[in-house]
Amino acid sequence: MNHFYVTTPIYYVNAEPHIGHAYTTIVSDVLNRFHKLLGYKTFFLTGTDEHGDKIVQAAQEAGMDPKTYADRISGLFRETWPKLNIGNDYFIRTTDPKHVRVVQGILQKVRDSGDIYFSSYKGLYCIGCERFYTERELVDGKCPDHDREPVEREEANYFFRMSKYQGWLIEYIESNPDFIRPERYRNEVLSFLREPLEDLCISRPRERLNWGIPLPFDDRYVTYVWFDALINYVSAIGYPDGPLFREFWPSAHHMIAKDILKPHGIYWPTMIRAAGFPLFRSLNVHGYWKINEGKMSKSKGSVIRPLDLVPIYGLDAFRYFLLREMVFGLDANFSEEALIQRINSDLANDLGNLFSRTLAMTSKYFGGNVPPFGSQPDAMDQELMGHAREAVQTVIEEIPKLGFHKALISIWECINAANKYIDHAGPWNLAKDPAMKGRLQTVIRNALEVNRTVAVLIAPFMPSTAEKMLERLGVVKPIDELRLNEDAAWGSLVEGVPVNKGEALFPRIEVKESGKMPEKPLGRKGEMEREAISIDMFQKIDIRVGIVKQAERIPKSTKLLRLVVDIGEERQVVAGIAQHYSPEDLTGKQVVLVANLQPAKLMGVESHGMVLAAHDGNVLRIVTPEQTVAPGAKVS
RNA sequence: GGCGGUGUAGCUCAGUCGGUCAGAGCAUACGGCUCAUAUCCGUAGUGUCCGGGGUUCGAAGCCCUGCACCGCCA
Repeated sequence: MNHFYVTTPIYYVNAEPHIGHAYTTIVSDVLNRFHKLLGYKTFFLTGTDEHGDKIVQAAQEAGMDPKTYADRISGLFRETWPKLNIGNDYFIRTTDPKHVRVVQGILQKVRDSGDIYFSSYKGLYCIGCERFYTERELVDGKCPDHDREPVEREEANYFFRMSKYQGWLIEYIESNPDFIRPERYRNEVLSFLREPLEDLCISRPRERLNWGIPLPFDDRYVTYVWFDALINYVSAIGYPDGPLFREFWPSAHHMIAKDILKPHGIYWPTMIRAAGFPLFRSLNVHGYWKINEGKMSKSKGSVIRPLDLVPIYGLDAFRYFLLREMVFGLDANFSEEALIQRINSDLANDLGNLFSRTLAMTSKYFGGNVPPFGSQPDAMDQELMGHAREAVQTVIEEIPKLGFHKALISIWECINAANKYIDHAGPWNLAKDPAMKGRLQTVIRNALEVNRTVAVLIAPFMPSTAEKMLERLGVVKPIDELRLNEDAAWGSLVEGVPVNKGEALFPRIEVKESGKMPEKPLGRKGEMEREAISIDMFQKIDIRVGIVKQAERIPKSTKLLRLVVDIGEERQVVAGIAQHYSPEDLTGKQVVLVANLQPAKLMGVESHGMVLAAHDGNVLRIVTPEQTVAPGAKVS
């Protein structure tokens, strides 16, 4: 049996999940589901990367210890994937004891073989970057990324003899064109390798960083985050001798975004080589999503995060958009307008309407049961089957080459052909002539068949739509058991089985004419324009009563207080009320809090909510319940 | 500073070895159908293929150069 192992990067827990994470993970999910459809035995891994300086810093700013902080953000990722219908088999964390043991095992092995050595050096170090800089790399004496002055630091550390493997790596990449793809990134790695490769510093002294995996041969040091993180791809599946490792590692495919090309294209292969096990099969690199803030999000007055659109427009529409719009490897644009455009034209008009009209006619002419083929296929029928075969073929060819958009284009060519077929065959005319009953049966049956083929083909991209379509077509197979060669084949529907039209698959999204939107004069003051909102919109705001547990001034800020509020759980909140309330006034007081506001950082302190207060000229008064209620009580 | 990429219809982009390659989808206009989510089908446009040179019988494609944007490296 063929195997397929796909990984996303393990996401660094210093930021919440965003569209970039979502894309990498969805693309991996599509590959995983596609290979299942081909009958492969698959394994799909994702997870979180939790060690390092930046996590310690982020945790401090949030007022937590690193583990608690990592638990929280890791939890956010873990909760996000089911919402995107991600079928990962495992979720690894670099704080898992099993992972820690594997990292230490590999370190020891590479140390024993002589590829890790101890050395001391002096340099300029930027805390933000967790790295040393040479003088010429600095801009005005400051770190180019963080705009702050690096500190001079002398350090003894352990180094991985990466340079030793440079020649080997160049040769491997050159003789394996599919190892790093698309080609532009392969070229990028090769061009980087034209310069001498330096050894990689793989340790950090404990006195400066304690949040990491201790070196097995020197516990004064912890492991550099990349050396730790990359190993997740094998620790998760039981390296060195677990059955999953033996079974799946030879078919490993890594999916990443272009920002982490170097660690994956250079560090990781050389680490594997030094540790003495075989390389993964391919490294697949995609581009960035550029967020275009169109009219819609601007007019609503707030920045819309793409993931917030998922519950509004539907998950499958979102998944379709991401895969249809981005050419794998290149950057792409994301906008709400473009998403709506795709939904209305591709999903509602083309696919949704095809499905709808097919089932409506099945119901109207055959009482809702799958008719038999009532006549020999003619040229028109043959042509339609040809389009379906073509789509199946293209999907099979393109998905392994990462041509997701091409696969979708070919499926949509088939959908368009099906709409044309129905128009040309004109079932509504055939139905008027009893002599044409056989032909009518064939036409409707063919229309049903093509819908089924399409449903199977879109299953990796839009699993729940595929499921819905198949169920309504009377196909009883669970989606994970579908097989392309059987279930996409023409004629596999069962005669006489009842079908069920159901609701529209993708309702059209009506957009207000942008010209009709009142132009808001920008930059004028004193506007009291207030848009009416629906009860639904109001109910999205989670307002809670809480009790202030702690309050303190934020250093160097005149307005801000840091509060810890108990709303059933403890929340750190930053409130701009220091000019009106002193910390002592507040502790023990009940306040009203918007609990589901996006977290924000104010003066370096993270705020998870907003305390409500009334302003009246120069007076500011916090809002409080008229009598004491339980912390966490909902306000509505 | 070095290396590389991109610049094609209003928008998003295809264009394999230089020879019907000036294209697709969306948007627009007109026509047809009525089973369907006012959907579908058909027809019609519009382009200094970033600017300027050059090679060639012939260039969007090759070479040189300029501009714009982007990436990697230093």
